[in-house]
Amino acid sequence: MSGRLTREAVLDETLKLAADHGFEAVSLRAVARRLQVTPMALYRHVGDKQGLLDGLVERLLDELPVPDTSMPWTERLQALLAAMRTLARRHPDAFFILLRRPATTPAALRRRDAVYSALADAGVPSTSIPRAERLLSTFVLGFAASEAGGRFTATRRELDEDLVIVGGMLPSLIALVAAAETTDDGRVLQGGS
Amino acid sequence: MSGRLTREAVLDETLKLAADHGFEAVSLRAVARRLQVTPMALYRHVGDKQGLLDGLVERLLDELPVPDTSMPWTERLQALLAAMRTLARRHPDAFFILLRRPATTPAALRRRDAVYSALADAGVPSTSIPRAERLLSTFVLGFAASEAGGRFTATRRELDEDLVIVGGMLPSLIALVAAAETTDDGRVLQGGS
DNA sequence: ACCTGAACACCGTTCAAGT
DNA sequence: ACCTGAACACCGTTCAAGT
Repeated sequence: MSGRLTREAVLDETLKLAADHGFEAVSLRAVARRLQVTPMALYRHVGDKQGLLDGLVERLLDELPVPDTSMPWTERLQALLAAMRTLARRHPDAFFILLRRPATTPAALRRRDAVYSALADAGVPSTSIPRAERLLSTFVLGFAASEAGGRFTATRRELDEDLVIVGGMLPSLIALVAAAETTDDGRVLQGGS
Repeated sequence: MSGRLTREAVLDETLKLAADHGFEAVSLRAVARRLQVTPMALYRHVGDKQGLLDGLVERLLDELPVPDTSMPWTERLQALLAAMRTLARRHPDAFFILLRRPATTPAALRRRDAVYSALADAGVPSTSIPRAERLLSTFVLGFAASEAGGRFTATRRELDEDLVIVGGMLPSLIALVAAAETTDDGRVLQGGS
């Protein structure tokens, strides 16, 4: 509010702007206007436009509950999935940024580690865990982005059911990935067609 | 080139611009400049900015080979997957648009129908086909967008292997979706956590 | 019907300058 | 170290006018 500008203050105001007028209204100039500061003042604190968006997404991920490790692994994964979907509804465009950036920020890593530990508890061999997480997060991000972006023509009820079905399939899916991995002898087929 | 402006000429030039300077260089003004025309002249032919992008994506989808129905269904699905991935490499940003728009254009519908018929040949009951296609395309678009957008930290080789594994899992996956559907008695669980 | 000209209300970013 | 002012090179879109 008063005194010196900080990275925190910039991201707080960015979050408010996104909540008020949506993600697409986020611009360096608009944030600067709300802070009563010149656009160039922001560069020192968040870098450039991409830095501002990264900071915003990091804040949103921080709001996601990370399920307690005392819960069964299936419930933990389903809780993470539900949390992502809630986020997708409130901030649809956040997922398009997540699809463009590797999980390197603290909040993203915490979330990924939660998936890793759930997969370990599910009995996935450690060598298969990164692959299983990659395939899982690809589906989850793709689903959230599709729903938020308006790609699906199905009803909300059908989409809810999609996730219930996928949730129920999780143990089988994970077993399939683990099995494929151990079967694989190192030769990689090229999808030549 | 000469004579009157047409929708085709506008999209041709847009495609060239995207090929030369990338998707993010596509703007109404830039396309108009190349056509030696005022920006406003484009509105009559492609609508607004979103219309221009939709037209561009439609053109790109049209380039994708649609596998012959004489091939086994597994190969057809894998061919579609490989084609999408090739597109992802040449035009990474196209997928972020596909994630935002329902498949309503002719080229998109042709591609979706190819998946439908492959799933039918796979023995998926007709009531389950839309769901199976939805889940499959969610994964495929999510994977292509993740790879193109730079989300993955895995090597190209590991990602190739991911798709080989998923390709090999297809029959089991499809069986799982079909089974879940018939088991379901209509009650939808809410992921309440 | 189809295209132009001028204008409006924005963008991100650089660079030199102030304190 | 931190912020400002002015400028550069862009955007999408509307509206009235020309042919």
